[in-house]
Amino acid sequence: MSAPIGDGTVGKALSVLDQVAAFGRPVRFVELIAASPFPKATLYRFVQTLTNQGMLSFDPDHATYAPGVRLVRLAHAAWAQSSLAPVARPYLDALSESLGETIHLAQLDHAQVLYVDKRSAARPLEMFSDAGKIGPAYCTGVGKTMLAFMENGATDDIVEQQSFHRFTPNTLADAVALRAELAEIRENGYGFDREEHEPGIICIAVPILSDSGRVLGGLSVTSSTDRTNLAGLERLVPEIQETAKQIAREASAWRFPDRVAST
Amino acid sequence: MSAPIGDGTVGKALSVLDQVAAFGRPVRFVELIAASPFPKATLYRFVQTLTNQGMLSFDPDHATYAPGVRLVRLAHAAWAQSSLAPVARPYLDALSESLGETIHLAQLDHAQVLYVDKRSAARPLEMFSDAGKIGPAYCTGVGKTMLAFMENGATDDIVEQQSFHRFTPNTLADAVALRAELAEIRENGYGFDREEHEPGIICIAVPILSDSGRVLGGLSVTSSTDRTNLAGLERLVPEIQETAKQIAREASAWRFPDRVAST
DNA sequence: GGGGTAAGTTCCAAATAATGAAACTCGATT
DNA sequence: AATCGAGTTTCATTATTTGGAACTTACCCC
Repeated sequence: MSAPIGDGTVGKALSVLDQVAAFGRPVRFVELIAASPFPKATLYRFVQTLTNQGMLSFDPDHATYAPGVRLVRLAHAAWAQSSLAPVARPYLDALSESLGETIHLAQLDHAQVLYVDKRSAARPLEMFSDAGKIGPAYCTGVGKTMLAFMENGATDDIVEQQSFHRFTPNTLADAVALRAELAEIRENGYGFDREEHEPGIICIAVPILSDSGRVLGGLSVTSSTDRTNLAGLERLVPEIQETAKQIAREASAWRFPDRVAST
Repeated sequence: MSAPIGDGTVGKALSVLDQVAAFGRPVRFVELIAASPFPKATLYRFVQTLTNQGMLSFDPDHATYAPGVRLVRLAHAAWAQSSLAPVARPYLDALSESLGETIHLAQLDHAQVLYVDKRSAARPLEMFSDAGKIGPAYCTGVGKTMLAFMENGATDDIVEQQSFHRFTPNTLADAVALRAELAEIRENGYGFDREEHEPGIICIAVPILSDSGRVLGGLSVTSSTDRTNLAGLERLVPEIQETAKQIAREASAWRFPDRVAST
């Protein structure tokens, strides 16, 4: 689903973890077997190991497996010490207040967009139910924009992996259309979502780039065709880009605390 | 640290993941070596594999490793499909509103308390910076209360693993004191934190128990000695226990969606 | 209550992958 | 130019994983 299985035993075990997560509900051993490339005994041992390790949790009342609590602890660490998300927090608050629109902060998880933080104009923010969500890279503003600014080889690999499901009439249909769009985004410095994922929903996104030009993540402002249009969003570009630049500066500055003084 | 290493290659790799998370900041390869039981080449391959898999992320600018974004995605799944956290949400909201105090929802992650949700009376709630936090089991209200209601064997295992650091004069000093306290909690049906973790901070906690008597988690109300005292908290017991019971009922009801109709 | 079916678990020889000492590369310092 | 230390690769040895098949429940239907 995400990482190519491989990487020996560890990779295989982690693919099982993904599989369980993908079900979206507690799942029985038989169901896993049915959808797994591994023979029964092998899968059984993986599930045992992962459960032992707290990466899966087993509910003895229903005889089902679900992703385990240890993941929540690890994700807390991941979120807290990624250079991007904690640093971006106050900037998202400010931008959200200033614009009154929904803000997303995203990173790439293999070929998918992963939202790591969000400010919703309307509703109060929701915990894990928001952060951790994933979306397709080829038809979201942040996804396309992050792709556009990656090194060429990396972009190509990811473009290959997209599956191009047509969500709306505006969804880009294939790799050719996507590549053209990426070229345009690279030129402009920002990208749109022109109701490509959901009718009526539009968005504008800018990349967050490190000093060395690496893509750290993406920042987007989402709105609806009821409230504004693409030109309206485009007017926000300077402010959004400025915020992205500030986040990038602070995230890059993150020098890792003092290496022990050299001998 | 958390899961006993063992469980073959997968367990070892996951212990490396824990190690990186434990640093609390991006970490260099040498630093990991220094604190790792594995020889250089072995650790190197683990780190490679985990990075490939997105469980670790490598920052080429600083040559450091940190827990990876894939964890955030998996944790989202873990949180969303655990029977406890999503079901408890509205109840926590209601309890928080009714009491005007800080509420914690916790589960056990091996021998530690893991907070999976929180309602803060004062500040607006914070994303991953709150959920995913861990604390010691032997000197928090939820920790002791969950321990008190586990099967005896399981309780003993966990009691053995506590390290009994003395945070305050009231911190329970050893396994004997803890066992006595657990017996009392089991009798009462609820447990206190009598400034055992932090001076001035008190709390009352009840277990969330499944139909079959299994500990699903713990629910606590935290306050300070400025605002109330143990007797004051004790008066809240009926309301808290009622909430715990409702959460338990709904979480247990979670029958996993229709197995395919039998032949 | 008996017989059947399917889920879940254990076994073990063959196949495969992990191991780690040592040698090597590459950059940065002196 | 020489040195040092971080990071990376190699390869014969060793230990683990593998998976077909047999086994043991648990449940359902008649």
